[in-house]
Amino acid sequence: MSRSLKAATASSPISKERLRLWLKLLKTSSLVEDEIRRRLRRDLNSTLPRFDVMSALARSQDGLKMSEISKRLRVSNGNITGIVDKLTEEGLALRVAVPGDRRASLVCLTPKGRTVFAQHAEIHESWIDEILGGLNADDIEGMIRRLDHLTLKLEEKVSDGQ
Amino acid sequence: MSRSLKAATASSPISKERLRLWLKLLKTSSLVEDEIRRRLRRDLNSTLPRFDVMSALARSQDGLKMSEISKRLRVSNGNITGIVDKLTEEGLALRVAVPGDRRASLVCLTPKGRTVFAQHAEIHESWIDEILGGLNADDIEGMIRRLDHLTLKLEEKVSDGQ
DNA sequence: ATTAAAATATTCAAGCTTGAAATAGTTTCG
DNA sequence: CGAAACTATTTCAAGCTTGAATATTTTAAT
Repeated sequence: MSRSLKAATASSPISKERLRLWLKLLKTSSLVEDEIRRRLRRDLNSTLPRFDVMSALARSQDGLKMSEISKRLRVSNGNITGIVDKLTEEGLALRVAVPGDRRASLVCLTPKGRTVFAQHAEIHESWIDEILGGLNADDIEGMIRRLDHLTLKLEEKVSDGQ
Repeated sequence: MSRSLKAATASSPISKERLRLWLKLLKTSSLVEDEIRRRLRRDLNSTLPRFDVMSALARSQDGLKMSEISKRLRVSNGNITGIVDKLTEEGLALRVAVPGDRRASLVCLTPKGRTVFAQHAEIHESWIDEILGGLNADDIEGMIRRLDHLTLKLEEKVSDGQ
């Protein structure tokens, strides 16, 4: 209740079209995302956030600080704490002390964690391949170009480092 | 742990491209969605699921059964129960008994609910207009065409009534 | 050096989400 | 009729998510 709430001006035709685009974008994305979440749960006994954290860790050579993970995934710090706790309990990740800084720790995948993620990543890619299987190279290229354009515009608005 | 887990075959170049498309689609969508959630909370003291439920109710003349809401929004029944409970507590919605069927009830917006949603919807549209403001009519039309194409392919895969 | 400010991570309450199980009502059909 | 199947909804445990509050450590300013 703290902001200006500038009055919404009468909606123009282009405004309606932008809204229509957003609703379609959201629907499409949710359709895929929900299916991936379902499969992660049913087939791999995992979840999307866990997959995302492991994916970030797998890409890094020397581990990531908690805050680096949360920045990359654009989620809160407290969120990452819980997920890394779980991964650690299961022997998939661990926290390593940082020599110069007693506040922080580097989170790494264990060898087991790397093995498990490699399997999951391969299966995940095959799912996407199946789900988006109706699209040929031109479809894909066209979509990617549009999305890059949109994201560029977006990142000017929504401040987003990286 | 119940499914076949057919081995993921060696990933082809087009498979990698599909994955790249999916990651971009997810990122773009999340960027907008997160911003909308933030604004709903900060400026309107509300949430996206509440907005979605009210939106569905506002579009219906005579109210919707719980199961109709959950089918339209593609979320679980139990989920809708909680959200409608909250809306009801706040005097924005109410459950009306269905004459012929004592199991079901029709959920409707109260007059107050309609007023509040009308305001929120207008502000929501102005947000989208602002966030997607960098896109002109051609950009929008191009994206929408691509998304329609993708969604069509998708709905063949992911069973999705409606 | 002392203090203030910034950075790092955790804890917590509130809410969303799911799928499974439980309740209760309705329909089918033998 | 009465059992079985089906439908509508709610309850619940487990997990995700946020933002605020807290604790601890480090850095910067005087």
